[in-house]
Amino acid sequence: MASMDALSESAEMMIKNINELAADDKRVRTSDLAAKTELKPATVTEMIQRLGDLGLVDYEAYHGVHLTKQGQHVADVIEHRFNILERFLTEILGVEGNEAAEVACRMEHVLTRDVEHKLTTFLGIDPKKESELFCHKINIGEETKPRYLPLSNYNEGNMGTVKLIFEDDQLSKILSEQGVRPGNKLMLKKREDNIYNVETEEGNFSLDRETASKIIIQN
Amino acid sequence: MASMDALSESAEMMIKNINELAADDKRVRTSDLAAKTELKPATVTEMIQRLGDLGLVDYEAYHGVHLTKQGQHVADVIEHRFNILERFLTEILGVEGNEAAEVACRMEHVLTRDVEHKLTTFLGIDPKKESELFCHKINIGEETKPRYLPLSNYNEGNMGTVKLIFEDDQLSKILSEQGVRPGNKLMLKKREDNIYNVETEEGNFSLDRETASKIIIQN
DNA sequence: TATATAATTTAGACCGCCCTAAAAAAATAA
DNA sequence: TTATTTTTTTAGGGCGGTCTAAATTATATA
Repeated sequence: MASMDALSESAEMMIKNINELAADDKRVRTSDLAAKTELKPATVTEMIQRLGDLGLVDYEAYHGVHLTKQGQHVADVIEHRFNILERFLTEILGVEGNEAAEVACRMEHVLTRDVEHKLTTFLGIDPKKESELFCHKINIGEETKPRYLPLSNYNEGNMGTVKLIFEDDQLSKILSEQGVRPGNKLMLKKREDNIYNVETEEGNFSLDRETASKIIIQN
Repeated sequence: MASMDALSESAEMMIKNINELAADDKRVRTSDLAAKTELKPATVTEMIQRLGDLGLVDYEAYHGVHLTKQGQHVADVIEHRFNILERFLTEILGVEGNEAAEVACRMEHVLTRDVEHKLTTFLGIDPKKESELFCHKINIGEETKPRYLPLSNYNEGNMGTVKLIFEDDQLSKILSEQGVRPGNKLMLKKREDNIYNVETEEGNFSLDRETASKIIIQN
């Protein structure tokens, strides 16, 4: 608990991987870590020795490694940060899964507790609830997930229900005729630069972003 | 343009700092860089020699350094990433200025172009417009800034105008009596865990987050 | 201009992270 | 159980990034 920070990205990644390989509390083998991290076994050995010196893992030569309480805590924090970052990237920004995972994996090491917390709240997850959990396995997936966003933030393929169109008498009327009115479903088919191609029950049409930003949708 | 990535955080920071110190195209002195980066002059010298080898700066021993076109490009990208990250952290998540800057400064090195682009769009900035700019000085501040967020995403001190309350017959009525109705101004006075303390013309009251997430406010 | 001062670079060292090759230990097979 | 194979570790090396101390070059002052 002394440092808590100051860990390098490499060190944190090693801890993360140890955690992920640690099935039912068994010690994790060097070779498995080497395979997972794509490092050479010798490198892994060095690394886990260093982590051992830091009190983050319990290392016994030739008999693998196992996270200490401290190390487990680091792993939990990183895992959680990864999860919320990945969710933010995919659900809010619409980044493609693979890339989202990669970027989240880089960003997870530079989040502060405060930012992590605020991002969690932003995602509609109650930070309180989490800490009650074992924290180890985070509630990814369902959970409270209120997603009210302007259409302009939607990504191709997203679908949702119109909740509101900010007042603009003429515009509202036109949109309404196209099937965009509160309560109706809508899908963003294509989004290119400034053009939002939308499908509703009434058919297809296009909007600019200015307009799209005035339509609030709920997933 | 060869690598473009693969630059270490340290190297990118050095480029960023060179750029920031480069007033009217003058060469930047080692000592100034040392002061700004809080590194020793010897370290700076080594670094800029490395950057010189990479073709990112034009280095002349004893006579300072100056970004090449390639280096300038790197600097511009990083600066832009920093700006949008900082804006996201402060405007959307409500992270305090200092911390936001620090975190943005760490994150700027791990963003991909795609994520950068998507985040830019999310902030309501037209990515097309930017590239038209000299790119060097990014349009931070005004610009299109549509901020429709649920009250639950607001931070203490934020003020805005209620735009919508998602249907919930009983709730709507209650809120309306408290002054929370479309068109009315409202300020989030305090936000603690799940409790949102709101001030309207009608007075003060508290909400839980679930409810707050149903109230969409426009800044 | 000569000299003192300030800025810069070079030299040499350390650590983290990564590697290969060789040695040692453990696991498996005979 | 002994020998062979596999796993792991140790030894030693390289690079990036950082430092301090010493040498060098530029600048300012007398």
